[in-house]
Amino acid sequence: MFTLSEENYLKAIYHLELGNDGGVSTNAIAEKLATKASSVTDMVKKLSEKEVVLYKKYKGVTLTVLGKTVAASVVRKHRLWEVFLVEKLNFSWHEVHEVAEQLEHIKSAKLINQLDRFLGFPKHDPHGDPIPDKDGNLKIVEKSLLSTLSKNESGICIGVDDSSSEFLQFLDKKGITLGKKITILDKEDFDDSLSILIGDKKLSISNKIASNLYIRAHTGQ
Amino acid sequence: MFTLSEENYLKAIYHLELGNDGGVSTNAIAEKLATKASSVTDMVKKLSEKEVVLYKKYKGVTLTVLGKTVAASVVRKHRLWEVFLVEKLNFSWHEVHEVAEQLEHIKSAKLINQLDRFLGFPKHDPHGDPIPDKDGNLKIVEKSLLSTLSKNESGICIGVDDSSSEFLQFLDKKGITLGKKITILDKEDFDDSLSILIGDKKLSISNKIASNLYIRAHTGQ
DNA sequence: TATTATTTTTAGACTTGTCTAAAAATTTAT
DNA sequence: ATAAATTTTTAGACAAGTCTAAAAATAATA
Repeated sequence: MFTLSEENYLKAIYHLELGNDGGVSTNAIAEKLATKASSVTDMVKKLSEKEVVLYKKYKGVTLTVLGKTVAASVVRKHRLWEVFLVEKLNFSWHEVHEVAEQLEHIKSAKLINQLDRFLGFPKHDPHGDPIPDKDGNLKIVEKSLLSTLSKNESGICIGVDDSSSEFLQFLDKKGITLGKKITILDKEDFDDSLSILIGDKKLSISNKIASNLYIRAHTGQ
Repeated sequence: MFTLSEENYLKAIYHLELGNDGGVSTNAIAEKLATKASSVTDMVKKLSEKEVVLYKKYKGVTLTVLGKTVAASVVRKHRLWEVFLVEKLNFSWHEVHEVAEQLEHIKSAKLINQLDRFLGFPKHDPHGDPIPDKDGNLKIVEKSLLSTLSKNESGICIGVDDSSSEFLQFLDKKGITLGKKITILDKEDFDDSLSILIGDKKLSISNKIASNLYIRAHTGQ
């Protein structure tokens, strides 16, 4: 069994490994968890003894198969709870993270499996991130940033990169939600801002916004 | 804000105060929390500094108004989560306690208020215990033990005293659930066992069982 | 490659919550 | 009312997880 703190370290390493290929650095973990490098070293030693990470001094850490399973199960719980909060308890997508951070540590296999069933076995959380299955596998959808599309191309909004409260609330205000079709009407060379069609509305968005929105390619009109 | 451990102490004192009138003893708290008296003394000092209990050395503790509010809010969360587990996630009533012990410490006012709404503002948990309202008040229903009824009297099953897994599973097996009408058909002087009518079934139950079942008086035929 | 800068680890300390063993206070019983 | 039994508190220790400051290793740069 793992403590709350151990689970948080495993989750952090899990997320960092998805970005970086190869070992995860002490400093990267420290930054992600808002803690000090020395604390990370201590914890990493403990996790190494528990055989959930591989650790060589000064060489960073990688998750073992066991470690990956534990981390994925925490991520699975986090995302299922996020779905619950949004779908059943009327939370907005920017409000869910903090509460899910707590709920993800509740220990009960029955709880999480029944929750999954209760929610209709969702495949994505409210931010568009995939929910790992019971075995920790997650289906990766090829996604691209809205900013990489060209004029007249379109796609389905499937997620966000930056999931800060401010950004999510901004999207709410503009009516940009998951599943909506977005078409690039025009690109402005000057500042890379975009003129887009979403639903039946025309919007102008900055490149910063477009670089934080993930799109799944959408073929056909 | 209160730690998990502090909340557990407050909850224990809260429950003990309902039974005993007057101060709660160090040993009683230690027993309830399966810890040592010395640990209780330490924690009680801390709670006293936080002004959630009144404490005089060797004289036991009582909750302050603030302490009672905090404790009631934990109990409220515990019981609402129990309802959720039983009603929405198909848990049996003997399975909910352990998970609710974890869920009761999740911190989010919105979460608990929305959960309350989602469940239809339930007044009782699956064991028949009342759910405190937002302000910590709880409606006490006059209840009596089944064992105190006389021949030909009847009542509605509204709760259990002993809520151990074994007892609850036993009740499940016998078909004894909350809300059912129970009529005393006969009392056996020899061992105080009862012959009862529940629904359309006749059952024989021991005095031990009857002393753990709460009944609300039922007037009318 | 030698030197500087950065990253990582070690050493020692602190907090929270717990424990054991012994001392002090209270209660019970003779 | 005094002695014995019980309860409660104190004193000191420990584990988990964190921190600061300093030392060691690695990486970057001239």
